[in-house]
Amino acid sequence: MSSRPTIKEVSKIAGVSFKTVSRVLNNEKHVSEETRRRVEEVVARLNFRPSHAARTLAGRRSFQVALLYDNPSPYYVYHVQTGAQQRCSELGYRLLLQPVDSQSPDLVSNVMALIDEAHLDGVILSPPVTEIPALLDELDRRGLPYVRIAPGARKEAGMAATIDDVAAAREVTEHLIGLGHRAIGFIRGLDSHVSTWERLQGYREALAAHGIAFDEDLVVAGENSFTSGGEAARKLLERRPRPTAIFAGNDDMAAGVLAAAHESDIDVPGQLSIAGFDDSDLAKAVWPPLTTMRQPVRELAYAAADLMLSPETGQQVTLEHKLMVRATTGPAPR
Amino acid sequence: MSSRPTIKEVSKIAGVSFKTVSRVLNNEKHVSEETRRRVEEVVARLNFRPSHAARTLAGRRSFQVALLYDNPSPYYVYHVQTGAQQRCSELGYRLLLQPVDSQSPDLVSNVMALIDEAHLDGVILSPPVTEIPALLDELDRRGLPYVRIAPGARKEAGMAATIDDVAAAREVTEHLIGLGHRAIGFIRGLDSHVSTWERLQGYREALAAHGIAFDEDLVVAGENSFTSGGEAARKLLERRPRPTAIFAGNDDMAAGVLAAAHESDIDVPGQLSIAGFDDSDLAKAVWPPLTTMRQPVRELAYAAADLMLSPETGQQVTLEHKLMVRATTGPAPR
DNA sequence: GGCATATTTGACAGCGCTGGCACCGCGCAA
DNA sequence: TTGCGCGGTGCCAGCGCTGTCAAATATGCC
Repeated sequence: MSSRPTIKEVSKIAGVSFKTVSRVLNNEKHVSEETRRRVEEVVARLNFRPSHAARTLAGRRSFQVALLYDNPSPYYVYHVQTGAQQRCSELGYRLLLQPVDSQSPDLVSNVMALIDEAHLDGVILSPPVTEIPALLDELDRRGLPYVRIAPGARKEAGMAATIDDVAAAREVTEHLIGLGHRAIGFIRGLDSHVSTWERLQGYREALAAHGIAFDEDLVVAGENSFTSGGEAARKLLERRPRPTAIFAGNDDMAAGVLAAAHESDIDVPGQLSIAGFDDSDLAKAVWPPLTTMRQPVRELAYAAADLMLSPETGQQVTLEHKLMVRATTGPAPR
Repeated sequence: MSSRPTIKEVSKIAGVSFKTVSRVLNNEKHVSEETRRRVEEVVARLNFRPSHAARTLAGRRSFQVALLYDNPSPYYVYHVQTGAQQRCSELGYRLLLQPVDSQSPDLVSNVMALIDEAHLDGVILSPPVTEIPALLDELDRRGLPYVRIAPGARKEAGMAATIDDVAAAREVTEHLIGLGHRAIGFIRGLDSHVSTWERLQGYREALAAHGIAFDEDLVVAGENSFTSGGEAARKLLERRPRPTAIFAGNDDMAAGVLAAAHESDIDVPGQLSIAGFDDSDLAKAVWPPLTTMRQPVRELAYAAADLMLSPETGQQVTLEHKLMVRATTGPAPR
């Protein structure tokens, strides 16, 4: 058993008190350069790793934060995780990845249990966990720091990293308008996601700005899934005159639209242009590759972690979106 | 501040020693039913949550295990996480989700650091972290329990949850042969994944079993990505006579093949059949929906966690794969 | 040189639990 | 009756660190 040298052994070998070793490990000041070097050398040689549990128990901070998510999209979850984890580990924090059930009545108490058990220093909320007032209130009440990624409600309050969904959706729509499309279908996402309504608003603003009347019949509800995208598309494609373009609220639904078009032998983009939203991995894996709005999920999560953990950074950050024009959009027919 | 009732307050209110409360929390025997009930009632009322850090520090177990992964596929990672996390939380363990860099020379020491810092009770390895001899050796040396998900090397040793990759690939190939295909291209995955070679072997066995000569020119290397699948497909489609079917080592590459076929106006499955492997989310999002071999990733991870944490379960488990016949495979042309 | 102030170090308590052991009281065999 | 086993309980040490405070030493300034 080579295992677990303790801080006391280190201090004995280095010839200092174990409190001094603790100072070195925590990068505190008031340690002479020489002592620091000596201790670090011993630490490295013995391969000493301080017990996280002991630090947590003894100190006031645990260096642990949790990322809460409840999102069915592997793509989204993966990138949120990656971004947050990177910033946390850069700053010496451990990130607990916690899937939760945002519909559950026990959500708040489950999260509080986690906070207590793990002595969390803060939490990162990703949509749709960002939209649960009871949770936000309880977090505020306990004074626990938290950041939200792309929050819909209470935007102004607290720390958050966002994109401008309205502007992004406006740009997508304007791209379509610029290609000559006038009858543009829109497939909404889940009602419970605030972004759904913001994207719809962006779509309407673009129409209005270009003098195109808003037609309620061209807006269909979807559920953010591939299947629901296909169903919504079939409804839209029955309309006469048929829309020449469809803007879906996310890429999964856009892929569904694309499949529906293939099924009906409608040429994309010759007879129908399709645009998505997210720029998920899917966008490049379908054929033709999907025109979509890139949402920097990884970077949002990175920025969120940064906001919460490095005090200098401000309270809010808005990141840039970017239209990825690929091959599913083209000039409107005739 | 309502926060953090401690075990002492609970014991005071319940009128027992705090050691007895600890016994109740840990479900130890030698506590009378009545006492247990009383304590549980107080625990619930105060909303008491034992400090994980303190338990870890005082006891010999931390009730923490880690899942190590280094896989570029969001789909795979998501499902591995979900399966492992579910079983862990059912059994009262916390699961740390740890991305690692399996190429890094520091991998072993990084993992050992994690083990020491977090006092891990065990680790779950997913491919390709399963294939690093130095890591397995060090784990063995320290006597730390670990399970592997779909290991390639040293299959017999230790705990593992697997599928039979050879048989699965054989079945895919036989499906194609059954449809009349004789010239079947095969796109290999990454050289470093053992499953790559097992799938190739299954492909060869099926050919042999049906008296079809193995043609080396029909096997092309890919890199498990969409792009590499497209490139490999273009090579295969140059061959004369052109293969009438392509079996790709995973779904991403199969999607690449499909895109390449669309690009060249090759009808799928009329002129070319395509099969993948994994049944990832992608398989249903492309058009036409992909015929593929379903690999129960979630269930594998669930079983792996179970093997490690519930002692009754054995050492090894093999789960069933299942061919998902969808729309990219059809009868061989003429 | 003397005194105030800053830097560097150590002693010690205690974070909230678990493990080990002693203890109490009871029933049952001897 | 004594003795023993055993279910039920409490006492205490101590896990490996951090926070606090005080002591020792160095530095600056008139």
